[in-house]
Amino acid sequence: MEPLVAKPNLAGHLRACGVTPTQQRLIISELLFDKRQHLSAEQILRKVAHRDASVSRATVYNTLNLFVDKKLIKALIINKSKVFYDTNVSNHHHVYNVDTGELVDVCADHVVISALPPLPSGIELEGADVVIRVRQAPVA
Amino acid sequence: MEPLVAKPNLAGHLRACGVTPTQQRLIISELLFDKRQHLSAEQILRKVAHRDASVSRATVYNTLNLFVDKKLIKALIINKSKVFYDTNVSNHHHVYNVDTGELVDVCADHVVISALPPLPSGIELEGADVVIRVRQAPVA
DNA sequence: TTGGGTGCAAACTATTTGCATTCGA
DNA sequence: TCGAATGCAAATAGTTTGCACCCAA
Repeated sequence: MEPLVAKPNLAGHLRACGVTPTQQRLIISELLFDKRQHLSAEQILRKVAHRDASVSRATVYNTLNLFVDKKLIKALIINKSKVFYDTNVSNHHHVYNVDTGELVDVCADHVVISALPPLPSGIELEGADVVIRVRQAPVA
Repeated sequence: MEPLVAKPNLAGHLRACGVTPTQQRLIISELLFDKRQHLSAEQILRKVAHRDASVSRATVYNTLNLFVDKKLIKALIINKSKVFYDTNVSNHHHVYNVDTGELVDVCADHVVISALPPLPSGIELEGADVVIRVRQAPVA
Protein backbone atom coordinates (compact mmCIF):
# COMPACT_ATOMS: atom_id res chain seq x y z
CA MET A 1 0.00 0.00 0.00
CA GLU A 2 1.20 3.48 -0.79
CA PRO A 3 2.37 5.53 2.17
CA LEU A 4 -0.14 7.78 3.83
CA VAL A 5 2.15 10.71 3.38
CA ALA A 6 0.71 12.76 0.53
CA LYS A 7 2.45 13.63 -2.70
CA PRO A 8 4.31 16.92 -2.37
CA ASN A 9 2.16 18.68 -4.97
CA LEU A 10 -0.95 18.19 -2.86
CA ALA A 11 0.63 19.90 0.11
CA GLY A 12 1.79 22.66 -2.22
CA HIS A 13 -1.68 23.02 -3.66
CA LEU A 14 -3.18 23.40 -0.21
CA ARG A 15 -0.56 25.90 0.81
CA ALA A 16 -1.11 27.88 -2.37
CA CYS A 17 -4.75 28.18 -1.41
CA GLY A 18 -3.94 29.36 2.08
CA VAL A 19 -4.61 26.06 3.79
CA THR A 20 -2.09 24.60 6.21
CA PRO A 21 -1.43 21.06 4.99
CA THR A 22 -1.98 18.89 8.02
CA GLN A 23 -1.98 15.10 8.00
CA GLN A 24 -5.75 14.86 8.02
CA ARG A 25 -6.23 17.44 5.32
CA LEU A 26 -3.75 15.60 3.15
CA ILE A 27 -5.53 12.30 3.63
CA ILE A 28 -8.81 13.91 2.65
CA SER A 29 -7.18 15.71 -0.27
CA GLU A 30 -5.77 12.48 -1.62
CA LEU A 31 -9.16 10.87 -1.61
CA LEU A 32 -10.89 13.89 -3.07
CA PHE A 33 -8.48 14.96 -5.76
CA ASP A 34 -7.83 11.47 -7.00
CA LYS A 35 -10.34 12.23 -9.74
CA ARG A 36 -13.38 14.32 -10.55
CA GLN A 37 -16.14 13.08 -8.34
CA HIS A 38 -19.06 13.99 -6.14
CA LEU A 39 -18.78 12.73 -2.59
CA SER A 40 -20.75 13.27 0.58
CA ALA A 41 -19.10 13.79 3.95
CA GLU A 42 -20.23 10.31 4.91
CA GLN A 43 -18.61 8.76 1.85
CA ILE A 44 -15.35 10.50 2.59
CA LEU A 45 -15.45 9.28 6.16
CA ARG A 46 -15.93 5.74 4.88
CA LYS A 47 -13.11 6.05 2.36
CA VAL A 48 -10.78 7.28 5.07
CA ALA A 49 -11.60 4.26 7.20
CA HIS A 50 -11.01 2.01 4.20
CA ARG A 51 -7.46 3.29 3.92
CA ASP A 52 -6.64 2.27 7.48
CA ALA A 53 -6.27 5.96 8.24
CA SER A 54 -8.53 7.73 10.66
CA VAL A 55 -9.93 11.22 10.57
CA SER A 56 -12.68 12.23 12.93
CA ARG A 57 -16.12 13.12 11.73
CA ALA A 58 -15.76 16.70 12.95
CA THR A 59 -12.49 17.11 11.11
CA VAL A 60 -14.00 15.81 7.89
CA TYR A 61 -16.78 18.38 8.12
CA ASN A 62 -14.43 21.16 9.16
CA THR A 63 -12.07 20.33 6.33
CA LEU A 64 -14.79 20.17 3.71
CA ASN A 65 -16.16 23.52 4.82
CA LEU A 66 -12.67 24.98 4.76
CA PHE A 67 -12.02 23.61 1.27
CA VAL A 68 -15.29 25.09 0.01
CA ASP A 69 -14.33 28.39 1.55
CA LYS A 70 -10.94 28.32 -0.12
CA LYS A 71 -12.57 27.22 -3.38
CA LEU A 72 -10.71 23.93 -3.56
CA ILE A 73 -14.04 22.18 -4.00
CA LYS A 74 -17.67 23.13 -4.61
CA ALA A 75 -20.62 22.28 -2.40
CA LEU A 76 -23.61 20.96 -4.30
CA ILE A 77 -26.99 21.46 -2.70
CA ILE A 78 -29.13 19.22 -4.75
CA ASN A 79 -30.58 16.68 -2.44
CA LYS A 80 -32.45 17.81 0.61
CA SER A 81 -30.81 15.22 2.79
CA LYS A 82 -27.12 15.78 2.26
CA VAL A 83 -24.53 18.00 0.64
CA PHE A 84 -22.28 16.67 -2.08
CA TYR A 85 -18.80 18.00 -2.64
CA ASP A 86 -17.57 18.35 -6.19
CA THR A 87 -13.88 18.23 -6.97
CA ASN A 88 -14.54 19.86 -10.30
CA VAL A 89 -14.46 23.58 -9.56
CA SER A 90 -14.59 24.68 -13.18
CA ASN A 91 -17.79 26.17 -14.51
CA HIS A 92 -20.21 23.32 -15.13
CA HIS A 93 -23.61 22.00 -14.21
CA HIS A 94 -25.31 18.78 -13.21
CA VAL A 95 -27.79 16.17 -14.20
CA TYR A 96 -29.31 14.57 -11.14
CA ASN A 97 -31.27 11.35 -11.27
CA VAL A 98 -33.83 11.72 -8.52
CA ASP A 99 -34.50 8.00 -8.47
CA THR A 100 -30.96 6.69 -8.27
CA GLY A 101 -29.19 9.69 -6.79
CA GLU A 102 -26.68 9.55 -9.65
CA LEU A 103 -25.03 12.85 -10.42
CA VAL A 104 -23.38 13.63 -13.76
CA ASP A 105 -21.51 16.70 -14.91
CA VAL A 106 -22.67 18.79 -17.83
CA CYS A 107 -20.29 21.09 -19.60
CA ALA A 108 -21.26 24.71 -19.05
CA ASP A 109 -21.23 25.28 -22.79
CA HIS A 110 -24.51 23.44 -22.98
CA VAL A 111 -26.27 25.94 -20.84
CA VAL A 112 -26.80 29.51 -21.85
CA ILE A 113 -28.07 32.00 -19.35
CA SER A 114 -29.20 35.07 -21.16
CA ALA A 115 -31.01 38.28 -20.48
CA LEU A 116 -30.62 37.97 -16.75
CA PRO A 117 -32.27 40.98 -15.14
CA PRO A 118 -29.61 43.50 -14.08
CA LEU A 119 -28.51 43.02 -10.51
CA PRO A 120 -29.16 45.88 -8.12
CA SER A 121 -26.05 47.82 -7.23
CA GLY A 122 -24.31 46.42 -4.21
CA ILE A 123 -25.15 42.92 -5.33
CA GLU A 124 -22.70 40.82 -7.24
CA LEU A 125 -22.92 37.51 -8.99
CA GLU A 126 -21.46 34.58 -7.14
CA GLY A 127 -22.40 31.87 -9.58
CA ALA A 128 -25.20 30.09 -11.33
CA ASP A 129 -26.04 26.50 -10.60
CA VAL A 130 -28.13 24.49 -12.96
CA VAL A 131 -29.52 21.18 -11.91
CA ILE A 132 -31.33 19.14 -14.50
CA ARG A 133 -33.49 16.65 -12.70
CA VAL A 134 -34.24 13.42 -14.49
CA ARG A 135 -36.01 10.26 -13.42
CA GLN A 136 -36.45 6.69 -14.57
CA ALA A 137 -39.18 6.66 -17.21
CA PRO A 138 -42.17 4.65 -16.00
CA VAL A 139 -42.16 1.21 -17.61
CA ALA A 140 -45.50 2.09 -19.23
CA MET B 1 -61.22 38.21 11.30
CA GLU B 2 -62.16 36.05 8.38
CA PRO B 3 -63.48 32.60 9.23
CA LEU B 4 -61.01 29.77 9.24
CA VAL B 5 -63.22 27.85 6.86
CA ALA B 6 -61.54 28.09 3.50
CA LYS B 7 -63.02 29.59 0.37
CA PRO B 8 -64.81 26.93 -1.64
CA ASN B 9 -62.42 27.23 -4.56
CA LEU B 10 -59.49 26.15 -2.42
CA ALA B 11 -61.24 22.95 -1.41
CA GLY B 12 -62.12 22.42 -5.04
CA HIS B 13 -58.58 22.99 -6.11
CA LEU B 14 -57.29 20.43 -3.65
CA ARG B 15 -59.89 17.91 -4.70
CA ALA B 16 -59.08 18.50 -8.35
CA CYS B 17 -55.49 17.57 -7.55
CA GLY B 18 -56.48 14.42 -5.77
CA VAL B 19 -56.05 15.79 -2.27
CA THR B 20 -58.78 15.35 0.32
CA PRO B 21 -59.47 18.85 1.67
CA THR B 22 -59.19 18.46 5.41
CA GLN B 23 -59.31 21.35 7.87
CA GLN B 24 -55.56 21.45 8.31
CA ARG B 25 -54.82 21.24 4.62
CA LEU B 26 -57.21 24.11 4.00
CA ILE B 27 -55.57 26.26 6.66
CA ILE B 28 -52.18 25.61 5.11
CA SER B 29 -53.54 26.19 1.61
CA GLU B 30 -54.96 29.55 2.61
CA LEU B 31 -51.62 30.68 3.92
CA LEU B 32 -49.70 29.32 0.99
CA PHE B 33 -51.87 30.31 -1.92
CA ASP B 34 -52.53 33.78 -0.63
CA LYS B 35 -49.81 34.93 -3.01
CA ARG B 36 -46.68 33.80 -4.76
CA GLN B 37 -44.11 33.23 -2.07
CA HIS B 38 -41.33 31.05 -0.79
CA LEU B 39 -41.89 29.68 2.68
CA SER B 40 -40.14 27.15 4.87
CA ALA B 41 -42.03 24.60 6.94
CA GLU B 42 -41.08 26.56 10.03
CA GLN B 43 -42.50 29.79 8.63
CA ILE B 44 -45.76 28.07 7.79
CA LEU B 45 -45.95 26.66 11.27
CA ARG B 46 -45.51 30.15 12.67
CA LYS B 47 -48.12 31.64 10.36
CA VAL B 48 -50.60 28.99 11.42
CA ALA B 49 -50.03 29.84 15.06
CA HIS B 50 -50.50 33.53 14.22
CA ARG B 51 -53.95 32.82 12.90
CA ASP B 52 -55.06 31.29 16.19
CA ALA B 53 -55.38 28.00 14.33
CA SER B 54 -53.22 25.03 15.16
CA VAL B 55 -51.70 22.42 12.93
CA SER B 56 -49.10 20.05 14.26
CA ARG B 57 -45.54 20.09 13.03
CA ALA B 58 -45.89 16.58 11.58
CA THR B 59 -49.00 17.56 9.66
CA VAL B 60 -47.32 20.62 8.21
CA TYR B 61 -44.48 18.47 6.92
CA ASN B 62 -46.81 15.73 5.70
CA THR B 63 -48.99 18.27 3.94
CA LEU B 64 -46.09 20.04 2.26
CA ASN B 65 -44.71 16.74 1.02
CA LEU B 66 -48.13 15.78 -0.24
CA PHE B 67 -48.56 19.10 -2.01
CA VAL B 68 -45.18 18.73 -3.68
CA ASP B 69 -46.15 15.24 -4.75
CA LYS B 70 -49.40 16.48 -6.22
CA LYS B 71 -47.60 19.39 -7.83
CA LEU B 72 -49.53 22.06 -5.96
CA ILE B 73 -46.22 23.59 -4.89
CA LYS B 74 -42.53 23.16 -5.69
CA ALA B 75 -39.79 22.30 -3.23
CA LEU B 76 -36.71 24.48 -3.60
CA ILE B 77 -33.45 22.93 -2.46
CA ILE B 78 -31.21 25.93 -2.38
CA ASN B 79 -30.02 26.29 1.16
CA LYS B 80 -28.38 23.38 2.87
CA SER B 81 -30.22 23.98 6.07
CA LYS B 82 -33.84 24.01 5.02
CA VAL B 83 -36.23 23.45 2.15
CA PHE B 84 -38.32 26.29 0.78
CA TYR B 85 -41.70 25.74 -0.79
CA ASP B 86 -42.67 27.81 -3.78
CA THR B 87 -46.30 28.49 -4.59
CA ASN B 88 -45.33 29.42 -8.12
CA VAL B 89 -45.37 26.12 -9.97
CA SER B 90 -44.93 27.62 -13.41
CA ASN B 91 -41.61 27.27 -15.15
CA HIS B 92 -39.24 29.77 -13.59
CA HIS B 93 -35.95 30.08 -11.78
CA HIS B 94 -34.42 31.83 -8.80
CA VAL B 95 -31.96 34.40 -7.67
CA TYR B 96 -30.72 33.59 -4.20
CA ASN B 97 -28.84 36.07 -2.06
CA VAL B 98 -26.49 33.94 -0.02
CA ASP B 99 -25.94 36.71 2.49
CA THR B 100 -29.52 37.69 3.22
CA GLY B 101 -31.33 34.49 2.26
CA GLU B 102 -33.58 36.52 -0.02
CA LEU B 103 -35.09 34.54 -2.87
CA VAL B 104 -36.45 36.16 -6.02
CA ASP B 105 -38.16 34.62 -9.03
CA VAL B 106 -36.71 34.90 -12.50
CA CYS B 107 -38.88 34.38 -15.52
CA ALA B 108 -37.85 31.22 -17.38
CA ASP B 109 -37.58 33.24 -20.59
CA HIS B 110 -34.36 34.65 -19.26
CA VAL B 111 -32.67 31.31 -19.13
CA VAL B 112 -31.98 29.23 -22.17
CA ILE B 113 -30.81 25.68 -21.79
CA SER B 114 -29.48 24.48 -25.07
CA ALA B 115 -27.62 21.54 -26.49
CA LEU B 116 -28.30 19.37 -23.49
CA PRO B 117 -26.72 15.98 -24.09
CA PRO B 118 -29.36 13.46 -25.12
CA LEU B 119 -30.76 11.52 -22.19
CA PRO B 120 -30.21 7.78 -22.18
CA SER B 121 -33.32 5.76 -22.98
CA GLY B 122 -35.32 4.94 -19.92
CA ILE B 123 -34.51 8.34 -18.46
CA GLU B 124 -36.86 11.25 -18.75
CA LEU B 125 -36.61 14.89 -17.93
CA GLU B 126 -38.28 15.98 -14.74
CA GLY B 127 -37.25 19.60 -14.78
CA ALA B 128 -34.36 22.01 -14.73
CA ASP B 129 -33.71 24.26 -11.80
CA VAL B 130 -31.47 27.24 -12.11
CA VAL B 131 -30.27 29.05 -9.04
CA ILE B 132 -28.33 32.23 -9.54
CA ARG B 133 -26.38 32.88 -6.40
CA VAL B 134 -25.58 36.49 -5.61
CA ARG B 135 -23.99 38.16 -2.63
CA GLN B 136 -23.55 41.59 -1.16
CA ALA B 137 -20.64 43.24 -2.94
CA PRO B 138 -17.81 43.94 -0.51
CA VAL B 139 -17.81 47.61 0.46
CA ALA B 140 -14.35 47.89 -1.13
C1' DT C 1 6.68 27.52 22.15
C1' DT C 2 2.13 28.49 20.67
C1' DG C 3 -1.81 29.23 17.95
C1' DG C 4 -4.21 26.64 14.86
C1' DG C 5 -5.94 21.85 14.15
C1' DT C 6 -8.04 17.64 15.82
C1' DG C 7 -10.97 14.31 18.30
C1' DC C 8 -14.62 13.17 21.01
C1' DA C 9 -19.03 13.64 22.62
C1' DA C 10 -22.78 16.32 23.16
C1' DA C 11 -25.78 19.71 21.06
C1' DC C 12 -28.60 21.24 17.43
C1' DT C 13 -31.76 21.54 13.41
C1' DA C 14 -34.71 19.95 10.06
C1' DT C 15 -37.40 16.26 9.01
C1' DT C 16 -39.64 11.63 9.51
C1' DT C 17 -42.03 7.96 11.82
C1' DG C 18 -44.94 4.95 15.10
C1' DC C 19 -48.98 4.71 17.09
C1' DA C 20 -53.20 5.93 19.29
C1' DT C 21 -57.00 9.13 18.35
C1' DT C 22 -60.06 11.68 15.36
C1' DC C 23 -62.24 13.02 11.17
C1' DG C 24 -64.18 13.07 6.33
C1' DA C 25 -67.11 10.79 3.07
C1' DT D 1 -68.54 2.94 9.61
C1' DC D 2 -63.81 2.79 8.15
C1' DG D 3 -59.83 4.03 6.03
C1' DA D 4 -57.35 8.16 5.81
C1' DA D 5 -55.52 12.10 8.35
C1' DT D 6 -53.77 14.10 12.55
C1' DG D 7 -51.11 14.95 16.80
C1' DC D 8 -47.73 13.96 19.83
C1' DA D 9 -43.42 12.43 21.09
C1' DA D 10 -39.62 9.96 20.05
C1' DA D 11 -36.40 8.73 16.52
C1' DT D 12 -33.34 9.87 12.85
C1' DA D 13 -29.80 12.09 9.97
C1' DG D 14 -26.70 15.47 8.83
C1' DT D 15 -24.01 18.87 10.59
C1' DT D 16 -21.96 21.99 14.16
C1' DT D 17 -19.84 23.13 18.50
C1' DG D 18 -17.26 23.20 23.13
C1' DC D 19 -13.32 22.00 25.05
C1' DA D 20 -9.16 19.44 26.22
C1' DC D 21 -5.20 17.69 23.83
C1' DC D 22 -1.78 17.75 20.03
C1' DC D 23 1.02 19.10 16.20
C1' DA D 24 3.06 22.21 12.40
C1' DA D 25 5.90 26.07 11.96
